[in-house]
Amino acid sequence: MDKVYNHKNIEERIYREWETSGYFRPEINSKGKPYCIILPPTNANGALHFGHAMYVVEDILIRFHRMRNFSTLWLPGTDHAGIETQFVFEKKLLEQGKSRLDFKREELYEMINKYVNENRGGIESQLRRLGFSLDWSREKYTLDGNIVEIVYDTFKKLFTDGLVYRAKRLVNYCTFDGTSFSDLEVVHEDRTSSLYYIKYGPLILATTRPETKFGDTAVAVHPGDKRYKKYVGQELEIETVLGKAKIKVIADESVDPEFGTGVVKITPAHDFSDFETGKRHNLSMKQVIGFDGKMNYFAGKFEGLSVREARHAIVKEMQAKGLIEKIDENYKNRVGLCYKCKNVLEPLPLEQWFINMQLLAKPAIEVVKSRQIKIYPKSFEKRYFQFLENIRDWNISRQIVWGIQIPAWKCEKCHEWVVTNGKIPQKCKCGSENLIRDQDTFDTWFSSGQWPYATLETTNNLKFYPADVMETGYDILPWWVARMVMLGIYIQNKQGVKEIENQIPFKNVLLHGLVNDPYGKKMSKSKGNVVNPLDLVDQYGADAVRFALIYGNATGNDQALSYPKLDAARKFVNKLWNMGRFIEFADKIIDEGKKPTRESGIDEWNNYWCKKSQELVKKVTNDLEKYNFNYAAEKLYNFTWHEFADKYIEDIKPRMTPKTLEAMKDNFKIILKLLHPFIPFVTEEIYQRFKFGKSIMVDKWPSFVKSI
RNA sequence: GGACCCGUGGUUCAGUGGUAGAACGCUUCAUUCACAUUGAAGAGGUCAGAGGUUCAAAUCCUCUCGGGUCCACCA
Repeated sequence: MDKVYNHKNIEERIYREWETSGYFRPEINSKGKPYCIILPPTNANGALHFGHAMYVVEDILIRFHRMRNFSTLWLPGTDHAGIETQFVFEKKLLEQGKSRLDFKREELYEMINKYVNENRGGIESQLRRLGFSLDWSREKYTLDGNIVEIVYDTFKKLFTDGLVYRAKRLVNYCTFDGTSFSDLEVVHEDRTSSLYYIKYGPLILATTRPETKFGDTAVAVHPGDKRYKKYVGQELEIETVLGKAKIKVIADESVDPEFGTGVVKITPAHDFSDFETGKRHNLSMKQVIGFDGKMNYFAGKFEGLSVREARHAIVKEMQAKGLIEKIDENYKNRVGLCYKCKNVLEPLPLEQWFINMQLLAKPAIEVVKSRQIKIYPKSFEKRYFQFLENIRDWNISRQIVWGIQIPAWKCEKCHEWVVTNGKIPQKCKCGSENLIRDQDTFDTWFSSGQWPYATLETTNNLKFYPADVMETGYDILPWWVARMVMLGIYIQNKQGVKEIENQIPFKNVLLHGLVNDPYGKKMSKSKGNVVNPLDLVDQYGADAVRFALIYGNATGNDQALSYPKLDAARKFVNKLWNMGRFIEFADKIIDEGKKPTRESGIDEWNNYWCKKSQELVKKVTNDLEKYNFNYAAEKLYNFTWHEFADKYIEDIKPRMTPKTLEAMKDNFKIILKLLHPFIPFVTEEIYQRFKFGKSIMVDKWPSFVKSI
């Protein structure tokens, strides 16, 4: 054995051996009880980051259960990541001086498809370098034909059940990316804006958006506001930049008499709360901003100006006409931004597909309340409930091409929608054959929200449903986890599965924290502080990186990337390696027939150490069963180094006999097995060198009832 | 507006009502030894602050201060 453990010579070879031996497949323990974790699908076009490295938690659980004879499946997959990927691709197009509008839908799709396929596979090999024992033979992709079929089918069922509906509603629309977003995808930011006090005939009202005034279909006051009582129900004639206009005054509870002047303009086509007010009062919608972000013909001479240009122009002209009372330039408000391009989102009225979430959310809340799904750490349950109890309908249409096109056709004759499970319909119910397919695609989360069922069904592994653990970053609890629970229960219910414990997609949710930079700041490309975990694997070895991420970090807590900790982990791996070297060396001492210098009390001493190992097995097993990975890692670290190496090995030197050495080898084997889920490579390498067995990863977990 | 997390030696963080812990750093010593990626010893903490519950609180409760996050969003 080399004096220093060199991961570079070892890790790649061992991983290849594992993979070619079929050890990652559940067939390795085919008679065992099923145990399953589904890897959160990785972005097909993405690169490895620390979010992926944290999946080491899953590998620990998987290896632990595999060694305990479970028929263990860890299923990998990739996600087409609709908006993310199209956004990246369009940036590339832009560099070439082109835009998505230069291509037909099919052309653009094919180009992105080609681009993604060229980049696919990268992340898979990176996950291999971390030692993840994923069953690659079952890998799935969200755009696999049979996955898409399931997604279509779910949509059709939701439509048939009346849970999916088409409605013209205000959506968060990015006029730069040309698509709408769900509420979750909106990033809110505090801004300082101008609040304009505008004259509307005899009234003065405050607004941040004077350019939408052409879309006003009423002004509103609070019903109890005495100042304006006499105007309610009247139609005012007002002076505007486009000449005289008439506008109705309504009373609505939603108006805050304390805000501004207590009068508010109602623009149902461009403001979420005005949209609601408009519905209550049957106001008409007048859209004055187009999907290109420019003013349309309702804006008269301002037509063609962008929102920002129009605001300046209109304010200037209103000031000239004396229509502005005053401007508060230090008004603090929050604006919704596109999470991709950070431009201000425009609320625009658009026909979209929505899922009615109320009915889906109810059982999803119940299963967590009744602890049929357990969330760790438990504090995240509150966030889960908060999200589901206040859930709004989910806009699942995206105006992009990269993704699963919605299987809905509109009849040009009767204007009804025909929804199929993917097949092109021959004709509408009314008999017309003039059907045009919706151009939109599904929100990526609609397909990934069906991932546990879809992957297990299409690989003929439904016996693993529900999965045992869903482990992911806490940041996507509402985006992904909650939606998987809702859709999972719905789908299984439709499949005729009666018991709720068999409908849920997984039994336990484990959430890990974020890995920040060494100063505790979030890693981001724009800050330039992103560290690639693979560079650390090169430098420290996969085992050390894995151990450093687990040791000293409580489940669900964020951690700062720590180089001292990585160093410590590497030293630990090296220490273990040298303990192996000592035992190899000890064999020679025995062979040379040297006599021990201390013989009294040797049996008691020997039994003491065997008992110590047994205690450790019990504790580590218990910690792993409770998902207390950091406790287990700390106990293993302390025992291995400060008990086994510092005391046991020092104490055996004068007591070296064939019997004590055999016992030490047994105890060392136990330590290796307990450490294997955490640091799989070095433990496997030592295990094989000592010919303890064919492979540690499929050998049995030590039992703690074994008598010495 | 609603909620969650964090605050513990110089630093990064564990801590499960019962004597304040680890790693790194620091100080001193050792070193023909499996390992200098080593060993032994040591210094260093009013556990953010205040109050409460308890025989006993870093831990449970309330409030305050500081840092961070999520959700909802009003002209």
